[in-house]
Parts: sequence; structure tokens; C-alpha cells
Amino acid sequence: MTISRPDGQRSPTLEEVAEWAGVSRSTVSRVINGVSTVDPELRELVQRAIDATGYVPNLAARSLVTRRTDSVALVVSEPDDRTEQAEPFLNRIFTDPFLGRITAGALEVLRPEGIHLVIMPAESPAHHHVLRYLRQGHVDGVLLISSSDEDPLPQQLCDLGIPAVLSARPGKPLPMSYVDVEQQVGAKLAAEHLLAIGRHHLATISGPLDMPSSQDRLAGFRAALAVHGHAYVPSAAGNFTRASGEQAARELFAAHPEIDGLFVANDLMAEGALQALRDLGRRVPEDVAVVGFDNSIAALQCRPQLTTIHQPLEEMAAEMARLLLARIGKADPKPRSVIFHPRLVKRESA
Amino acid sequence: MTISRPDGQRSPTLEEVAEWAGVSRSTVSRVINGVSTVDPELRELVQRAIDATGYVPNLAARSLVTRRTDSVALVVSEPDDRTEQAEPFLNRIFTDPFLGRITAGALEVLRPEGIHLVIMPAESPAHHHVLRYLRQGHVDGVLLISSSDEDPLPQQLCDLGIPAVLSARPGKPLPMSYVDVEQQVGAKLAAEHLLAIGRHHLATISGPLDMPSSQDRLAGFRAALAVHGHAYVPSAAGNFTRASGEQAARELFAAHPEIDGLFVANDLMAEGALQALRDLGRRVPEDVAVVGFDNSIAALQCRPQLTTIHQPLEEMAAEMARLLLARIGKADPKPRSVIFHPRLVKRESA
DNA sequence: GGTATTCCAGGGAGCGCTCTCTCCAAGGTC
DNA sequence: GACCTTGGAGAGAGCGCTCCCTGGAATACC
Repeated sequence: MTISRPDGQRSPTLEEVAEWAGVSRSTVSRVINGVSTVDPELRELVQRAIDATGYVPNLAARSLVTRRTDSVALVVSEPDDRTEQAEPFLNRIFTDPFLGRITAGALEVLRPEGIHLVIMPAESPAHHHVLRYLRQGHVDGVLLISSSDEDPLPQQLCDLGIPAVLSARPGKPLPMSYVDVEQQVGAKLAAEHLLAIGRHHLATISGPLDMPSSQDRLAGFRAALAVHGHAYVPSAAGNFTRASGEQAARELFAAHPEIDGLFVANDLMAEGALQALRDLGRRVPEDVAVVGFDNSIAALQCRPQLTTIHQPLEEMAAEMARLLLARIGKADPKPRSVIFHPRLVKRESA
Repeated sequence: MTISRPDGQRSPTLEEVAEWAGVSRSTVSRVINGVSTVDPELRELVQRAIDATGYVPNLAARSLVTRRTDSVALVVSEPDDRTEQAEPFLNRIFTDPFLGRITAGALEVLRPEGIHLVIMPAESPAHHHVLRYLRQGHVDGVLLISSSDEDPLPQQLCDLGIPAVLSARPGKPLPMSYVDVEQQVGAKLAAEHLLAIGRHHLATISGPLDMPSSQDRLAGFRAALAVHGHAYVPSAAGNFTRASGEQAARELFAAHPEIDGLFVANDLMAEGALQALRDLGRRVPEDVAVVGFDNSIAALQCRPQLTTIHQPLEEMAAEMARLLLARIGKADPKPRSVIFHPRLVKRESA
């Protein structure tokens, strides 16, 4: 802290507060930390001293001894191979409603516990920066949003013994807790809905295929259709951005103009697909029915409004925070997984 | 730090590295901090010891004595009165391309300096949380994105002597550095362009009117039109979200169907306005010309693509970071302001 | 060759806090 | 009244680091 206060002096220390109140350092410390064995009268006195001096505990000193910082990091990671895309990483993550919902959910749990959340983007070239930050002990643990099964970060955190919780099933088995949603079930809901409304030429726009969740949604969609006799399902991969959805839809309809039902692996890409369909002169849902995934704000903002698969991201993030807190508490609880259920939200597009 | 390493032991200390290398604590410290007065041979030896032990400096211990943390916060603040809006704060900030660009620009400057950036949302009920975080000395300074002239945070940071730089001219005069863009000039560019392409019935959708930048854009637009004899300019205020832009456009066109030129205070709202115009059956730009503001990714993603006022957000954020670093370096440099120039980017919508 | 000067490694203090241990006083027991 | 228990305050050590000061070896100077 470089708080050069206006009056030029540093912020007061425990010792100074103690002197002001005429008690010992220990007593002040006890009051600050809410230890009950303090005479109520003294407690009151010390509280006045704290207010009078404007005392704030020095975090560095405290965490030097407690080995806690009372803050956790939300790290949004991105592997090498996707870093050089048209739309820069930071633009993508700070434009996708995903992150906001995750943050909100995590804060819901962390704030009442007095734990701070710091958000750190970690695109690949900066991985070591972030890793250094984490190793230095700025935070007690990390909520890791990782978007590829090639991402080395989960493994690294594991090796370093830094408590962490993942936002999805890890690509490789790892002794870490994670939350997830039944991706395949979500895709199945979409498939069955499209069939139920009488569509026969189905296709899908998937997310990046190095993401387990993308793979699952694609596989789930295909499997559900196979059950109904559809052996072949055209697909194109996007990267979860609106532009990539638009592009994928164009490709798909160029190759398969007969498509009348489309499952898109997130709402943002679905919005892009809607754009493409408009340009192609296809009406939604009359000519083509579209189902998205996420039930994000984007689903409500496009025309027609998106029928989509709801994913309880806020609750999932809250659960991640809870799992992390548990992990930080005791050294080595068994890694736990918590799986959430998706559901279909019917709107106008299908 | 609660790093309970897999093998159950804590991470090594300076002392242990010193012992490994057979030198003193001081020497290791010197090597770590790149002090030049170390025998190259010893330096080499110490480096091997560091690698072998996997040593990472303990941040708490270090910053206890240096009073630096080598990290700064990017705080996105929001005043009371706007917290209870349809779209939650976190959704809004993590959906607007604004934040991504700011982050990218700041990191550009901070990363090479080895300074970490932590992002903290600070909607009003959590202000004290964030303030506590900052006061505890987690960071050396703050880049403050504040969106209202009622926001108490700048003043508070100032009082606490926490180094900070603002992202726009503060609502009230304050001895803090800030960057800004010539908002009025930007609005004037929009106004003149709309006139130049032959529009006569101009209107504008502004941002929240408690933001100095919104006020400036509105005032600038009106002033520029006044010069050309337009005494009255219909306007409606949004809150910089797509939905609010759509809503504002509806209101505006319901009251003033003759409008043929529209200046919207950011691209996101302009996208919403485009949506509304499409619903109303107005062609853009034939019936209504639309000019946005920001030149964000959103301007490229809508149909027709937006003519907009470019704001060099990345450079502005980079400059903020530079100003902050300067402020952290020495106690009390004179607060500086750096003003950037907007420019018109012509696309399809006007 | 003796002294002054530089160079560079080591030792010690101390940053501000927590936490354990000690100690004192008050109350309870027989 | 002597003893033990208990509640609650203070003293001390030490977390891991940096930074200043000291001192010895190497070099330079007269």
C-alpha cells in the first residue's frame, strides 16, 4: 500500500489504536477480530479508538501470519490456439453475458462471507503473469473458467496446491471439484423440441470442439436424433461469438438449404444465426426453427426472441464459490462435482 | 495464502533458498530483486537454488515492508439510484464492449511493468466492500470507471489518499488525474454529418443524464445544431444498454414521426434503436440515418453497420494506467488531464 | 608497503499483525 | 481461610521479507 495520506502520514497501526485506548495491542486485535472474551466496556472504548483514528488493519501484516487473504480470484482462461482470433479475447469475454452471470452468482456467496472477488482475464500469453499472481498468494483460491481441454491451468493449479474449483468437467481427470450442467440432456431437450414441432431437417452450430461442454452438446444432440432415426446431422463450429454464429449459419445453409430446424450451442451464436437467416430471407420460426443455449439476456434481445435451453449459471457460480470455500477451509476434502439440470425455455424462435 | 501443497509442506522461504545455495538471505533477496551488485557466479548459483526449490516470494511479507503490492484495481462503479434497473449492473458492464476495451488498454501498459490488474465491480450496495478492499492495501492504486457525478467513490478515494485516476472528467472538481475524450466535439461531428447528408429532422438518444459525458454529448449535439439554426432537438435518455436504446427510439418516434436523423450516445443503444426502427418499418439509412458513438464491436455487428464516432478507449485506458503509475511513483504530482480526439467513422447507417 | 577506496556478502532490525502463553484478579468450594 | 477454577488482559515471539549497516577482501593510490 502506498497510501501517502493527504497529511503525509501513514495509516495508524494496532499499536497506536491501543495507545489511544490505553489498552494492549492484543485487546484491540481481539476486538477487531470479534473474539468474545473482551469486557464490553473495553470493547466499546476500543471501538471508539478505532473510529477516532480511522484504523484499518494492514492486510499484508495480517495475511503474513494468518496465511489468508480473504479474497479469491475468478480466472477466465483461454488456451494458446484460440488466442489469435478475429475478435480479441478480452472483447469476447467482456461482451458475453456469461461472465456477468458467473460473477453475480459468485458474489452472492462470497460477499456475505466478507470475501473479495477479483476478476482476472488469462489469455494464453499472460498465463504466467496470472500464475505468478496466484502463486504469490494474493488470493486464497481460484474459481477457474476454462474453455479448453488443452488448458494447462487446471493441472498447474493442482500441482501448486492452490485451491481451485472448475466451471465445467475438466478435459482430463483431475482431483478438483467442479460444477457442470447436464450438457447432453440440454441438447436432447433441444432436439426433441425441434422434432416435436415437426422439423425434419435438423442441424447444429456447436461451440469450439476443444471444449468438453461443446463436445457434449454436440454429442447429446446427435444421440437424441439418432434415437429418432436421424443418422446424419450437419454441423458447423463457432466460437461462441455472435459473428461466428452468423458465419456458421451461412456455411450450413449454403451446404444444406433444406435445414428447417437449428440448434445453436449458445444464445450469442444463435443471435448471429438469426442475423444470417434474415439476410438469407428465411423466416424464423416459419421456415427455420432455432433453439439456443444459455437463456442469457441475449435470448430476449433478439427478434424473434429465442427459444433456448436454460442453464442456471448464477446458481452454478454460487455453488463453485461454496465448494471453493469448503476447500480453502480444510486441507483436502474429497473433490466434489455438482451437476445442474437444464430446461427448455420456449419463446418465439422455435 | 492457504497453499497446502500436495506434499503437505509450505512453499519455501528465502531463508531456505539461501541455505540451499549456501549464501545469506540478503544475497538471495538481491538476486530476486535484480540488484546488480552480486557476483555473477553467485547469482547463477542462487538462480539454480530458486529453480530447484520452486521458490516464490511471499507477497504479504514483501509488501509489509515495501508497502507496495504491484497490483492495481480497475473499479467499475455505479451510484445508488441506478442500481435497481431492469438489467442488473453486472450484466450490463459485462455485456458492454466498453469494459473489455478498457481492460485491454490498461493491461497493455501494466503487464510490461509487472503490475497486476484486478477487476472489481462496485455497484452501490457493495461500495463499502470494495472500499475496504482498497483501504486494506490490496492494491497500490485504482483505475476508476465511474458513471455518475453523484458517485461518492472518487471523493472517498481522494480523502483516503489512495492513488486513483478517473476515466472521465469528474462531476465535481477534484484533485485527481483523469482522461477524457472531447465529447462535445464528437457530438458535433455527428450533427454535422447528419446535416451534410441532408437530414433536417434530427433527434438524439442520450446516456444517463447524471453522467458528465452524457451531458456533454447531448449539449454538444444541441450546440452544433443551434449553429445551423435548429433551435429544438428532441431527445430521450437511455442507460447505454441495447434495450434502453430500443425503448428510447420507440418513444422518440412515437412523439416525432418526422425524425430522419438520429444521434445515439453509444453503439449499443444505437443497435437497439436500429431494432426499433426495423420494427417500425423504417429503413436505415434511407428513411432514418443513425449515428452511434464509441466505434465498438457492436457497430460492426448490426445491420446496417453503424456510422459512429470513434473513441480511442484502449489508448485512453493505457493513458490512465500511465497516469496512475506516475502517481504511485511519487507522492503528489500535479493532477493531469489527457484529452483525446474523437473522429467520425462512416459506414452504412448514415 | 602501508593506507585509502571500492566492492560485495552477511547480520540485524523491524514492517504490523496474530496467537499462544502467562499472569492476575475475582469467584467458588470445602 | 486456603485452595482451585475461570475470565480476561498483557507480553513476547515470530510470520517472511527488505533495507541499512557493518566488515572483510580485493583493488587502487601515494
